[in-house]
Amino acid sequence: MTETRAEQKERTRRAILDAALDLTAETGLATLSLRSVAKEVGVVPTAFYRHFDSIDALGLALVEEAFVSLRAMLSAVRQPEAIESLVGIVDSSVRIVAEHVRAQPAHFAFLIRERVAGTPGVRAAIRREIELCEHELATDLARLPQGQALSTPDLRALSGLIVTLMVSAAEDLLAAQPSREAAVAAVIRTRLRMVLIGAVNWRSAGA
Amino acid sequence: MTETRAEQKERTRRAILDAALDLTAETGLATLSLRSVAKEVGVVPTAFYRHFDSIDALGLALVEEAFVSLRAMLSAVRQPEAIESLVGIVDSSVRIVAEHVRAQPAHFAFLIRERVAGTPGVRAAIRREIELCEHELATDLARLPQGQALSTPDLRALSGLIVTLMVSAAEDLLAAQPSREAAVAAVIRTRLRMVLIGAVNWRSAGA
DNA sequence: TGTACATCAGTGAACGCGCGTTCACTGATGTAC
DNA sequence: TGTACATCAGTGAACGCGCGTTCACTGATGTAC
Repeated sequence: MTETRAEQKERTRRAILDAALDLTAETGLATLSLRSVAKEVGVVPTAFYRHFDSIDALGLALVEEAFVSLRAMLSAVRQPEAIESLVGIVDSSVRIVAEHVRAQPAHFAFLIRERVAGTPGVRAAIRREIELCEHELATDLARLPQGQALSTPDLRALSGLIVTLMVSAAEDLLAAQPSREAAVAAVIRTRLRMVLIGAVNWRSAGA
Repeated sequence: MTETRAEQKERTRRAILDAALDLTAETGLATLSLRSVAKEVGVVPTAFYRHFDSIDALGLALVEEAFVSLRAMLSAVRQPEAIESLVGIVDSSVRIVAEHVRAQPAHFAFLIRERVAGTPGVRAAIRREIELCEHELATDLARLPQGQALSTPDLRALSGLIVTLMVSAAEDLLAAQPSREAAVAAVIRTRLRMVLIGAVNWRSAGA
């Protein structure tokens, strides 16, 4: 055993975070108890306080971890190489979302659930992050040739619509059995294409 | 006092349902406790059992009550008189949704929250009901002249998209300050119009 | 390398609290005559 | 209308349980010399 004390401590911290994410998947962050986490990890309840100040602090740590996965996905979707044609954008975006959701299902399930079920603080943090996604998407859309025809409020309406659609897409992918995943992805692509066809045929008032 | 015993009992039952809906708004059905409901109503905890078998039975009763509001809204949206032109459909639908959400905010907030945060049974019941909405919408769309051009799977994709959009619309309306409600409704109308423009310009494969 | 001391992750007992549920009860309302 | 009895919504005491948090502790790991 060459593990240092610091490494051992970090391992327990990780085990606490993983156990919490696991337990949270069943009934939500609101019903997560310190004692159930400790039991799952295999330590005595009081050991928890060596790693987190309170159960709320653990919740915030989970939020931050989930955000890392969310930002990684967003950044992958925004890679410029993906933006060639509208059809290309749709296909690559849906593929990337599906891949990230499959890679970190617990993180995305956590965000989707706690966005509506979390404490006010957690809810607000997740909504802020999703709004950030909408804003960045609006910026990207404004740069596209097709985006020029849309007024700023219409661009915001569109980016909000697309983000809503992708959140529900993540939800559908999480709920789908593995064998149905391709079919679910196809439905999502259809929806996203319909929205984009609506957007390119859109005439903003006064434009 | 001319109130019969049965009327008095019904009053308490209503008070329990109202208190539960109220308390649930803050932290969700999962953390609702029998004792907090009894305290809010002003009866002793054990009196609860004169009205419901368990706290789960109360949860199901709340789900059923919220469904009544949801079905009333859906039925209002589907009134044939509203279906004249596409723009007319959008405007009247958004207006009707806004009115119903404003009339029963607690019911719609409950459904939106418990759809993802509820126990598996509650979640499944709400998802089933929303799927029913999607199915009925798909039927309505198929009857429209513009609906003829879409294949059955594409019609389903579209109706799911519209329902998702309207659920998020209800969410936005609930979160909006009263003074911002008209602006939020305008954004929703834009989104719904974009989707419908996308749908009427859609060419189903093989169609 | 060996020793003496410091650090600190994890332990275990204890606390007060709110929980759901049980049970025997009370007393106002309702009913049969 | 008056009386005797039945019903049953709500009471109050009690239970065992899991909760978050406190505190003094143990003993392995780490460090200074």
